[in-house]
Amino acid sequence: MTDTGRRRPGPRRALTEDTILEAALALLDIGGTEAASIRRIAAAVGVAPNAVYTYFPDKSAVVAALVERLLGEVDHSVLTDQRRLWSDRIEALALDLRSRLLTHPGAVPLLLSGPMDGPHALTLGERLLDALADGGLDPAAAARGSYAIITYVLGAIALEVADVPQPGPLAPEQDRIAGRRAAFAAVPAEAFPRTAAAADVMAGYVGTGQYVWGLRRLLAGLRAPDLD
Amino acid sequence: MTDTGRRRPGPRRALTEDTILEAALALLDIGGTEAASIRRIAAAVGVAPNAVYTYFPDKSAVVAALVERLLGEVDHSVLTDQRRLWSDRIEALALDLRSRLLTHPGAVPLLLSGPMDGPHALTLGERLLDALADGGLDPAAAARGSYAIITYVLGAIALEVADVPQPGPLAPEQDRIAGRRAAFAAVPAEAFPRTAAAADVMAGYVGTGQYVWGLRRLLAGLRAPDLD
DNA sequence: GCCTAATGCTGTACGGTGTGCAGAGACAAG
DNA sequence: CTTGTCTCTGCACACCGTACAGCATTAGGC
Repeated sequence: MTDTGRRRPGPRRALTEDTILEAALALLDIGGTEAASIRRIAAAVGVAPNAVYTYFPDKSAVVAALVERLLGEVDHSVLTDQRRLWSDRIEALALDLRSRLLTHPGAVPLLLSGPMDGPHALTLGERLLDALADGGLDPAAAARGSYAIITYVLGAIALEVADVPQPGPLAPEQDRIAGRRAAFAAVPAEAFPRTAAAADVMAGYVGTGQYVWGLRRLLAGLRAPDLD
Repeated sequence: MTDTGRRRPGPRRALTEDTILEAALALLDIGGTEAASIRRIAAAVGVAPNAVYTYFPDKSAVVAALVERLLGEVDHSVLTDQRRLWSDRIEALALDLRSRLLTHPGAVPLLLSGPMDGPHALTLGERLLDALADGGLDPAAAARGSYAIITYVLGAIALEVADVPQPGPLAPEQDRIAGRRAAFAAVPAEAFPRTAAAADVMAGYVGTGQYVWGLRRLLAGLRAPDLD
């Protein structure tokens, strides 16, 4: 037990780590990665820029804490809900994670900017192993499978976010898909016949349908008898 | 035909777009994303910072051109090599792409910072559709499958690069895995029993083995009879 | 109560970033 | 040669992360 009751000398802190992270996330949502500068965060919470360094050693620590915070918001309890099929649980978590991250598109590049080795990431991984063990996979296959799932999920979300160049909240899925469909109309059918023919499907790459389609295929592959 | 023989008035250009991109890539390799600044690139090729704006409208255009250039280096001819099984072709391309990108780890975040809709990206996608069509997938399934593959491949590469915090060339695979194994030793087995038990496998997440394992599982899922 | 030591925050400063603007020089077309 | 266009430079601006010194606040020991 750390004696949290016993305060150290010095003036009271005007802020909390959480206050700073909330301000950072808000700026991130509005203006994307580059809007979440230390100076802007400090201004948002009403302190001088360098006051932030009282709470975090440097900017990368702020980013890491923010990532951890976001991963902590994910409800991983679905992964161990024994009433549901293991693959359904994984699908539910994947959908939850996607919708959460897509409401903070500016934070997605930050997720992929560091190791994601915090406690929340660790528990999420552990729960994923639980679900895959329930699926009958041996420990090694469960581990490899869990990383394949994480890879797919984060890759899909990252690509989806990257498809929208300007910062700020993501447009509704249908609008984004419609925009892509319009862009695909410019693809020359002579040079790219298959692409031109599949343009409608490809416009939908950044949608929920494609997301779960690919995930289910991957899960089907994990279920397959060993091909190692 | 643009009359390239007929020069426009004004002094000869001291550089080429390619010269700039090469310098940018070299800086990226040494110092990561933040080392590839316009000012450093300009200094590397021996001009004033704003001379770069003669060749590219802004920094994002430099990045986009660099990404296109990297994608163009990938040898996509393997994807249409009729002597090989379609899934082997895809695996070969995936390995080629990974090894190329891992030699330029600093460029990987740039790949995921924009839409990847250039001509080289388009041809790569078209050739991927070719291979999947050879696998007997109907056009829609081939399209969805191709994006699932791209998602997995880029996700894996991005996570692999993100696992190494400091910039510069990537350490050999075994070294990185060994470092992760050492880090996993600190995971408390009481709180994370499955993680602790599978630590060795999880240390190998950032290796070729895991990469192809997951890819093969995904391909197996794509081969599976329709579960739509 | 005072004194001391520790702490939080501010002001200022430094070196870096992308990039806009004005001007100087080089070159082709007439 | 003149004219018009293009390339590159110098300078400037606003912004970035963050280091340093100093001031004000507070808890604990007396």
